[in-house]
Amino acid sequence: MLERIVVKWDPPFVLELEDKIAKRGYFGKGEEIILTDFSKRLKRELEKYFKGRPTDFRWVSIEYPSKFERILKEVRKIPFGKTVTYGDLAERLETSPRVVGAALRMNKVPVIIPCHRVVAKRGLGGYSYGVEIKRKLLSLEI
DNA sequence: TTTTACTGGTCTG
DNA sequence: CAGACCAGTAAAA
Repeated sequence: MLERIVVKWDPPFVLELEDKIAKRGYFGKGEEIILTDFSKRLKRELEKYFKGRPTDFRWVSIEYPSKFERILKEVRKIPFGKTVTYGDLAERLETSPRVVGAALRMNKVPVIIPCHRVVAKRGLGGYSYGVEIKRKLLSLEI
């Protein structure tokens, strides 16, 4: 059974889960469907996050895209308020910056996998959901 | 300062 | 299958 958490923000953040696994997230409208204590807890954490309080989502299990799991797991280690460059991650994982970008593009659960904390060496870098949202998420974490 | 090569996937025809 | 398209960067031109 699908559950959907909606957190008030501008734009609203929507996260869908199934059996305690985060499957998809996006920014926009959505009807809220919450059933389990697990998703209630997760919603409270998300509300805390969007108020700008330091929060950690490493306890949440995620359905990763087929490839790139290795890269996305590394991204999850980036703490609240800190940023890393595509190049740094590429070096650490022995791949190329383009590939890191490709991996982040496949991220289905923004915020839970904090891909907005990965920036270009000079400048902000891209963001699937729009760079304005990336900027806003980063400004939350100052 | 602009162009090129490198990279490893996904998406489309 | 082949070719186009990327959330980047260093090095050559």
